[in-house]
Parts: sequence; structure tokens; C-alpha cells
Amino acid sequence: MGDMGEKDLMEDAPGAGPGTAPEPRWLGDDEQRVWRAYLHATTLLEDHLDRQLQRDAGMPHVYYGLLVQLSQAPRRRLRMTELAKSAKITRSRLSHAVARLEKNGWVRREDCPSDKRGQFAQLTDEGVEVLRRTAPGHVAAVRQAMFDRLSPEQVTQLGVIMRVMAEGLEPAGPDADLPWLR
Amino acid sequence: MGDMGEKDLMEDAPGAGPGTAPEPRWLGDDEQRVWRAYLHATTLLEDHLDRQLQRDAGMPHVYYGLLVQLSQAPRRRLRMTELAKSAKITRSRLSHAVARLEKNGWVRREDCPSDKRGQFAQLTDEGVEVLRRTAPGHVAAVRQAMFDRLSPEQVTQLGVIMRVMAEGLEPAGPDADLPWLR
DNA sequence: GACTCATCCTTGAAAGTTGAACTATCTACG
DNA sequence: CGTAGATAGTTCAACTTTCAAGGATGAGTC
Repeated sequence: MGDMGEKDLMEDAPGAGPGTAPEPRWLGDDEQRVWRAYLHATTLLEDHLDRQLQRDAGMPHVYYGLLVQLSQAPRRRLRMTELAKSAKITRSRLSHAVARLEKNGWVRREDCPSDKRGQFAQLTDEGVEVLRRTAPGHVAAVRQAMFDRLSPEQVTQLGVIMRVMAEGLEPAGPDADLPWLR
Repeated sequence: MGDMGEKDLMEDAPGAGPGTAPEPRWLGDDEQRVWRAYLHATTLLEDHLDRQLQRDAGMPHVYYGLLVQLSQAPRRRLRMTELAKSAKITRSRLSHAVARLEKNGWVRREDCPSDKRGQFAQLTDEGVEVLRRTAPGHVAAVRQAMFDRLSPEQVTQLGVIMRVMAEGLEPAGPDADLPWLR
């Protein structure tokens, strides 16, 4: 949480001489306040949703997101790697997660015929049922935390801002896998 | 991640009759896009900072935040509960975290003289040193992900928005511990 | 075909988190 | 005092996440 207050610790070398590490560009007071508000709000919301879903659906938010992704995919299934990408998690993490969801009976694994290394994760009927049962509560929680409290303009602004930030963080940016082209 | 697509699953009971569960207020397309952008950006950023700090400072973002909090406290120390509150984590989590940080030599525990149940977590000199060494990189990462990409207006907007959201999530709101007063 | 290298996914161990149970202490009140 | 109930912090077990390693298959090349 309250990050970036490091300035206090670093009131040294104001007139950085030659051969000195460049004085980092600290955050101004305003920026610091924004950054703290950001951390504060995002952690509170994530915690809130995690608890809400753990209580009502018996799984953390990330797992819920996986089921949602599957529910929207053709035939309710996705290759593991696709699912991992769209959920922004590592394949390793996904493996564990799917194993758990499979135990719950909400997801089933299927071999990919065209690529013997491949696996599909498919949402089961029970998985669909869990979503049907718990989605309303989840939507309500999101609405209550975000959309019911922000003006339409603010919602728009938030959307723009988040897209800008995401762009800058996209796994090493556009052409990440083609560094030799830059 | 891509949450809220549940609408697809629930195109039932449009004209909810009497005795029917109220049709939940789904998110509209715009709201859905904003929500996804939000999830996308926040998880990417948190992952990014976690990796950055794990690599450069040998600890996750949350732990780093704890050190920062301590660095700003009088005598560089805080009661466990205070620290937990300001970092928005549970006392349990904090116990584990401080144990780990103590092993690293960055934090030291001290008994509270006035309350024998109490403990202070105090930042050690080595803890200060870690911050001094790693803060610039961390600030740079934050700047690069957020402040360098947003216009001043957007930064302001973001601050307002995040404060509004945080308010609504503040542990049961103002007077949470005084429900009988409402 | 046989190599080499990339890709798909899983595994196991270590690290971190959670929620409930537990100890010790404090506070209030009769 | 003495007892009931709150508070501070830790601990345990179950669970989740990460990181590094590994097995299997695919794709390109000679």
C-alpha cells in the first residue's frame, strides 16, 4: 500500500555531481496521492471480490474468471495456452487451477486431436450451473463497487485510462516476440 | 480477467414475473469493456511490479509496501495492527510477512512496554538500505507504467475515481465499528 | 530419417495467503 | 478482586502461486 514515500529516505545528493547516479524522478505529492489511492482502491476491490466469490461460489476471483472465459468460447472450451493468455496468468498456474476446477466438476480436460501436446479445458454443465447461480451476485458486487458510484463520464475516463495503462504493460509491448525487428 | 460475460448464460426470464428472482442488472457493453480493461490493466501492473521487485529487491510488492510504511513512521516502527491496517492486509498475513522480513534482517520485532500483548515492527538499518537501493527502480517502474503515459488531466481523474471507489469499499464504510449509531 | 530447437503442458517444491483456532493480555464492571 | 468479553498477535492446516525442471510432441533443416 502507501508506496513511494521513499523520498524521505533519499534526500541526498540534490546536486548530483558527475559520476553520480542520476537523481531519480520522484513522484510529486499529487502523484503520490494518486498512486496511493490507486493501490488502496485496487487492493480493496480485489479483496472484496475474492471474498465475495469465495463465499458464494467457492472459488477465488481468478478461477471464476476462467470459467467465464470458457463460457464465452465456442463449444465452451479453449486450449490451455489460449485460456492462460486471455486470463493473463502463467500456464503453470493455469494447470494447477484447472486441476482444482476439474476436481470440482466444473471443468473437464480433453485431448486435442490435431496436436497431441495440446489440451482443451471445457466447461461442464455443472460449471455453467455454477456461473448461472453466482453471476448475479458477482455482477452486483462489481456494480456496487464501481459503476454505481461513478458518473458516466468517470466510467468513460476510467476505461480510457485503463486501456492506456494496459497498452504500456502488454507483455513487452507490441512486437514483443519480434525484438529483432525494432 | 474478462469477466462479466455472463449475460450470454442468462438470457432467461426477461419479463420476470411475480415470485421470480429479480433479473439482475447486467453490465452493458460499455461497462463490460471498462470492467475488462480495469481487470486487465490492474493485473498486468501488479504482476509487473511484483516481478520487478522480486528481481531487484528480493521481495513481493506487498512486502516492499510494508517497509515503506515503516520508513515513514515515527522511529521507523509501527504496532503490528497499525501496520496491517495501513497496508490493508490481515494480521495473519502480516505475521508471516514480518517473520520473513525479519529473517532478511530488514525488520526487527520489539515488545511494546505499555501493552504486553503488543509488538512493534521496526525497520532496521539494513531495511532502510534496501529501500534506498531499490526505491529508484520501483519509482521508475510506476512512473513508466502510469504517470508517463497519462496526461495530467487523466492523472487527476484517476485519483478522483480511485478515491470514490475506495470509499465505497472501506471496511464497511465510515462508522463500520459503530453500526448501532446509524 | 535424424537433429535441433521451439512449443504445450505438467510437476514438485518453496513461498505466500487464508481463515479459524488459540494464547496472552487488557478493559470494564459488579 | 473476579470474571466476562474484547483485543493483540501468532499458529496451524488447507489452499494458491511461483519458479525451475522435465516429458512429450511438433516444425524446420540437412
